[in-house]
Amino acid sequence: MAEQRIRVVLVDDHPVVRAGVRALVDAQDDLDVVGEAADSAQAVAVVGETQPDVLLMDLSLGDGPGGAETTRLVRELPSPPHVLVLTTYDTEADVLEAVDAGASGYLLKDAPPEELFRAIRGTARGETVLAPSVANRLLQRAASPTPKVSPREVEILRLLARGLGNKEMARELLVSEATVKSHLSHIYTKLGVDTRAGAVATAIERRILRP
Amino acid sequence: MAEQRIRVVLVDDHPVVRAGVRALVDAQDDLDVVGEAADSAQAVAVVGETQPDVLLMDLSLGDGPGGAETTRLVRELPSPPHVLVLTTYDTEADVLEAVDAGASGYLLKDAPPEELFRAIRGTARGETVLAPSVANRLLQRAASPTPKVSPREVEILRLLARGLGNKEMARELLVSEATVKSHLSHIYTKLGVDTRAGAVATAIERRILRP
DNA sequence: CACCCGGATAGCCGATCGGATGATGCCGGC
DNA sequence: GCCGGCATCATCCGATCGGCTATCCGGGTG
Repeated sequence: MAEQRIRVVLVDDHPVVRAGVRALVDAQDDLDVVGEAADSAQAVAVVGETQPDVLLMDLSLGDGPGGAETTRLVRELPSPPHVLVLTTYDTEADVLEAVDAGASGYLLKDAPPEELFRAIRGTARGETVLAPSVANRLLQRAASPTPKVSPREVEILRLLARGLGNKEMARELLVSEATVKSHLSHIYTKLGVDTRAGAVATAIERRILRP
Repeated sequence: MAEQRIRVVLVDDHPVVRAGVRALVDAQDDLDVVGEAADSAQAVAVVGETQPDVLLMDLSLGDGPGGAETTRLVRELPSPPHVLVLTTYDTEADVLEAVDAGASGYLLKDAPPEELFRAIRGTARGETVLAPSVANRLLQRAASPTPKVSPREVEILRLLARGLGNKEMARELLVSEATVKSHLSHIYTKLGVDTRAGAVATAIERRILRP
């Protein structure tokens, strides 16, 4: 044969998904699933043991560290595998976090198997592989840069979603009401809204807040 | 052998998940995957052709009708299969909608394979199978009944999430501002909040609004 | 050393919200 | 036929919000 077979490790907390990817990938002549992991710690261990070429990573891994954090950990290992994110959502925040953590590719789980195979092969060669919808999102946001909300502003948003008034937030955060209002003004500007309700909706949509 | 093998059809828009469930289920002696469908229309067609005992149903099927609606359609067929919902989320609204549509069971995708097999066998026998977390939720909500928001109130919530003021909503809905305020008051009462921001957050959490 | 940014603070003021109260019409179930 | 829920509208009023302007401080960055 022409090449070495590509060694793949799966990281996903859903047994069903692991079985599915394994069944599909193992049926390919040039691809080998050499390990599976259900959480972050297992992932690091399995990668160390099996030295795969590509790591297929789900972003939501249940309770512990998420896929992005796990990607970061794995990429810090000696001779790390390329990480191909395979997940359900293409939220801008998720994509950016994953890429920032060192992922080489981002695919969605509703991708047809053929696309998955192509992506694995590409990732193994060190290419960057993005799902079309993901690529679109990145371009969109590149044009209009994402306003980063500060940690303090996120705290405000959390209280906001709980329906607190400015006075109550001020008490909760041990600051003055004026400060809360100031933060809110900044949040409105950054999120492109001008009401509290709009801010909450946008924050949840942008995954700044979790429902 | 003792019994007829149980005929299973999979409905899921993710090829990966279908492959996974198929791999797992087909490996069981007494279970047979006799068909797959990626959307609602396919599901109805495949069920008609294959006459399965159990339908494994994902709730989110991409663009068209969702899993709940599909369940309803399938259950209206002659000699319909029992429907076992296999999905990622255990939101109260999702569970209730599915059960209301005629589902006999509700399992989460992170369930271990053994539990999935048991659930399929139970569902085939006509039993009701609920994931533990789902059962918990149902009990919780049974104690404190869910207030139903009316269609009109949902419209208000949608506009609210877009950050509109009462005056703007009134214009949008072709009613008076007083009416909007009235609706809002009812919404607050039903959702147990007293601010617009809180209403939006609660509505999204309760899946009344989609992010 | 300037400069900017995040965070905190203050006061002002018009617009808006939220609660209370009350009324009308329509529809569907008992 | 009555009652309840939904949808509509109205008025009043105090509380709150959102925009504006301006100041202060500490930590980076050039």
